[in-house]
Amino acid sequence: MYRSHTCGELRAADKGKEVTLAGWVQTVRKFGAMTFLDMRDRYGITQVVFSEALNAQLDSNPLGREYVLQVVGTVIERSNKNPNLPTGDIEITVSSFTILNKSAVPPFTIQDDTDGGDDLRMKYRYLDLRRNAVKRNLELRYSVNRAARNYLHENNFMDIETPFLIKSTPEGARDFVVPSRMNPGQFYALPQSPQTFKQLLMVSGYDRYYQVVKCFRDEDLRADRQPEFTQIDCEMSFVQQEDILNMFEGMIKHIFKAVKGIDYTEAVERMSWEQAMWQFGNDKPDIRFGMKILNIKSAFTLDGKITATGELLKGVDFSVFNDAETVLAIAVPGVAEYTRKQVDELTEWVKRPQIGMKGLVYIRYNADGSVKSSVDKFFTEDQLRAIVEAAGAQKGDMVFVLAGLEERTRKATSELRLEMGERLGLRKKEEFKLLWVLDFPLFEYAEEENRWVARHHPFTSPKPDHISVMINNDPSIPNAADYLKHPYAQIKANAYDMVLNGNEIGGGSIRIFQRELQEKMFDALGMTKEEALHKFGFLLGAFEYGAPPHGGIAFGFDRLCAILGGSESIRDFIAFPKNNSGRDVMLDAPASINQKQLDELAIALR
RNA sequence: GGAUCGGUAGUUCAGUUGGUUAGAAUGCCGCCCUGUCACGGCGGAGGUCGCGGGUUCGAGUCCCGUCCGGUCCGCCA
Repeated sequence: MYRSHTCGELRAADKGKEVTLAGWVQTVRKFGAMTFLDMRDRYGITQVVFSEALNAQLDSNPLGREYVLQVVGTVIERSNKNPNLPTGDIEITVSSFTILNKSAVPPFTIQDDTDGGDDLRMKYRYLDLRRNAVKRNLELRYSVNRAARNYLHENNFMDIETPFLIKSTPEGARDFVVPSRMNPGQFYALPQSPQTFKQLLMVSGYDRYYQVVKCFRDEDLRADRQPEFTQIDCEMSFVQQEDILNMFEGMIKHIFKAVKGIDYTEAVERMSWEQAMWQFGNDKPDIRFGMKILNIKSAFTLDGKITATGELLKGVDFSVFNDAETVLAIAVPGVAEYTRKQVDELTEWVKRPQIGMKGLVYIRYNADGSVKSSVDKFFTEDQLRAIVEAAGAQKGDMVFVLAGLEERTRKATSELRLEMGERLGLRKKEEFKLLWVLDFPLFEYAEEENRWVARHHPFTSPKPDHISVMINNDPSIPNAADYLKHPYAQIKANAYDMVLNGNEIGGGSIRIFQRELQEKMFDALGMTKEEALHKFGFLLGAFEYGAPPHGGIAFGFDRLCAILGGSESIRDFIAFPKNNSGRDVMLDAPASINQKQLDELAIALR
């Protein structure tokens, strides 16, 4: 027996017990003739005390940090208790000890506030994982996983595994590919999601499926994006959008309760995609705070209508606004007193290449009700006041105005809004606000290829009212400049995203389940009949044998964990993550393979 | 593919206008210490300033290139 108890469980009530503990040496504090030592394992830290009698043995067997140690001793109540430690009321007086294994001096300290940088911690991830901070994240991940599985199980969902070696069907993200030795010159692809398999499972009658499953995408990384990541992938039959929204609103609330103890009782807010773009400039708005965007002048359409009339610019002769495709404003609360320096700094901020604005117009709505702006030359005070009021500003607020090309300006305004929300402390980590974004466009126009691409994926169904628009219109785009006027641009999808604090945590759709409509979809995406059959013949075939109406959703598990854990980076919640360039710095992967392997795979390198 | 920040002791960082022997903290090693728990005290070791080239009397510092890492845009749901 290596241990009778863990290093986290002994309390004052265990006083007098003979115990055996095993764990790692956290710190050694030699204090004259006696030595205190903190022993650590997954469950906690317990102090053990070596009395003078053991000094000779300690001298011949010196203990260092991270040594693996076994001690036998008696639990006693401490004379000096440590209130910072759950086991702080007791300690173990050691009668004998065994060094189970030595340790080299670790390259960084195994503590909550480690001195190790990210790179080093990743290289020695197995040491990093010993740290409490990382351990807590993995524990949180496991509890989210458990909560999701429990909920889904209670609701009759069945976990079914789907294959990882599948066929590449380039559409959307790049595939990771795996060469096949037995089929020279041919490649499997790793799934970007189990999409088609879960749909086939619906055809097979497994009407509630789920999987906590790895997905793979060969695209560039970010703090919240890894090449392999985990989804909670779900699909249901005989459902409409409302059924899915209710079921998974339930799941996320269950997770909140189980993981964070939060009773999220109110209904999750809902917003159309157009409204999100219109008011927040973003399809995943953070609704923990206001600062809604005022469209002073815009080519953006809301439900097919241009709603910003440009009324606020009537009679204004300011070329920056007059020549701009879009003029957008936000009222930032309580910053009318910003100094010139602060405003200049913000101006530089929006001029950064990543934001790409030419400048920033400000209008101060001073506490005394007066209005002062950087464009006083071009506006009367009444004109400015009209803008300020339309933007919803109160006295003491400052209105910022951005102008330029539609897409860039909307994006920049959204970024500025988020940045100001951040600076003003309106994005609190422990406040959670969910949102359903609905009614996405079914198609997006791909400029480079002059064709439609599926905004979500090609299995998403149009809104029932829009099916006829899709079937009765030719997808070809004769005039690229006017693509917005094409009937396809107005088709809305039966698709939905769940947004948490400005992050997309899940997305899904009601699927197409009839062969004819699915074929029309492939046609709309510019696929020939032959291509469609070659890539997705199995699915089209399946739809001929009684495919039920179905739909589903997939949650980004890593990202959800990161947000619940209050972190920006999903790497902290993955045991063995990849770095920024998709490398595993611990394994030093990817790596070359030898010539024999290449030959077997019939691959020649350039 | 692009932008941007960084790379100095085992580690995290400082290093002024280009100027003598490159510092601090922590970790490590040694000695002292019977109630510590961020123990304390004294002493010590530890550096190819990422790499290559250039400017200069002189480069950690300036310039060019390159490699590595972080963040972002493009890309990606």
